[in-house]
Amino acid sequence: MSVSNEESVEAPPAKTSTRARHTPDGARREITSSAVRFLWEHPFRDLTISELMAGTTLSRPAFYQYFHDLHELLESLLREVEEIMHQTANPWIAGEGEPIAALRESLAGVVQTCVDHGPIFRAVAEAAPLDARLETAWSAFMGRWDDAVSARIAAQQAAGVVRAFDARRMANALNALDAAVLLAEFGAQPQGDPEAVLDTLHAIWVGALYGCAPTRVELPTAAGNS
Amino acid sequence: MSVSNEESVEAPPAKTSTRARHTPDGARREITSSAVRFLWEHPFRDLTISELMAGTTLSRPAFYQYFHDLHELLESLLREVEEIMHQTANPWIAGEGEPIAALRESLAGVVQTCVDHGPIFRAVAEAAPLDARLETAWSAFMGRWDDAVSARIAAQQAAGVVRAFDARRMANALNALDAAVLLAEFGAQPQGDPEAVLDTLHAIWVGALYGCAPTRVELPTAAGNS
DNA sequence: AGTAGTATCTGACGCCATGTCAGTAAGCAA
DNA sequence: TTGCTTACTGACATGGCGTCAGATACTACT
Repeated sequence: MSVSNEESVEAPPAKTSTRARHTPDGARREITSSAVRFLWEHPFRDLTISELMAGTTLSRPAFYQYFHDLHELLESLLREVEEIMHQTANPWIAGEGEPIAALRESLAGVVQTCVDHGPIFRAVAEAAPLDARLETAWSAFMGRWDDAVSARIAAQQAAGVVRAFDARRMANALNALDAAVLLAEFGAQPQGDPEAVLDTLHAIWVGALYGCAPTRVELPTAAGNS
Repeated sequence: MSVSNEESVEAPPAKTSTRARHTPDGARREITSSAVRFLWEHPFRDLTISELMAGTTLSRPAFYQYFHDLHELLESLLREVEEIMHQTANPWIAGEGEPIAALRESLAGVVQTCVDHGPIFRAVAEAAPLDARLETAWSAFMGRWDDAVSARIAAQQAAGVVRAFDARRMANALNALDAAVLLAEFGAQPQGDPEAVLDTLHAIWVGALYGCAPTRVELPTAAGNS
């Protein structure tokens, strides 16, 4: 194992050294990508720090130099994917174009983010009840969606497009719906059918907000295409 | 401690005995009620077998005589409350009376069950990802709701009352919605406002299924009251 | 009453994952 | 080369879990 017999390659000197040394950023990245790789294949409950670090060039204790525990690692992963998801969900949130079509676009973006990073969200959601700090982070994450969605709802209520009800509660419920369905469908392999899921979610949102089948709604100011 | 000095009371002989003895059923009940008591006050993550058994007259190892582990205990609690919830949800599921009113009644029953036993459901939902067996039980529990609801949806689609869409997917999504919202609102103290939650859920179900505000729908065969 | 038999119960053990720490080794600067 | 900083690791202590052999309560039979 600890061989150092002549390497024919011209690789950097004696690579089989007992110790590797990393830059802090490099090490962090190596650890997080080991985690992500693992979570695509196994549920969070099977992730131990030993397992995790076995997927890196570092030893187990090195983990604690970069993260306080597994939950903090998940928190950091969540921050990364939240960024992405918020961008893809922009159209309806920003109030661009015809509402029902824009809503579909936004939901499609959220669905796609889950197709790409579902296991991360799933791990966070599953681990959140186990750790007060991560639980707070997850609540805050969902809360920001509630903020964005309820603001949009309130605006469209003011415009008379959306029925009257408690906008905040409705936003909270619809977001919880999305989270539950998306985690179930895309949180682990094999993933579900994105189109079918999108259809279902869209139908519910439209029914709840606009009170009609998912076709089209007349906006006071907007001019729809087709 | 192991005194046997004369007791002045006429209580059953030498009650300070080191050991108590129970009937299997009595012991099980003592354990489960200790668990329920605990879960009303603390999250599942803080429940250890030591803590649990400290709330009984038994010692820690005795736990294993009645349950394989905490997850199996939760599974047994789930079975008990499922019974109750199914009964209270009967009206709409059974297709009695005017659909939208019946739906509200059923949802109200489900809400009430969560008001009464929320922490149990919450604990099960939180613990399910940690144990394959409990996860199966939880999925099966939700699956039975999906069965019942999608059957009802399909029946009303056939009657032309409900729009056309994938009934199974819709049932699954709506049930997931209920679970997420109800666990968040009633899974821990302080609990939320049952009426407000009911309004929100009802509005979403009605919007999704009947495509209208939560008032009333005309049934081909039914004669509504009032 | 005494005694054998059975079922319940518990102290004490081994196991495993976590988190910590003192000590070691890699890279850098003078 | 020397010495310093920083990354890293082997080894340890802790705590919950699950098990088991032995101890104890209760029952039934003589």
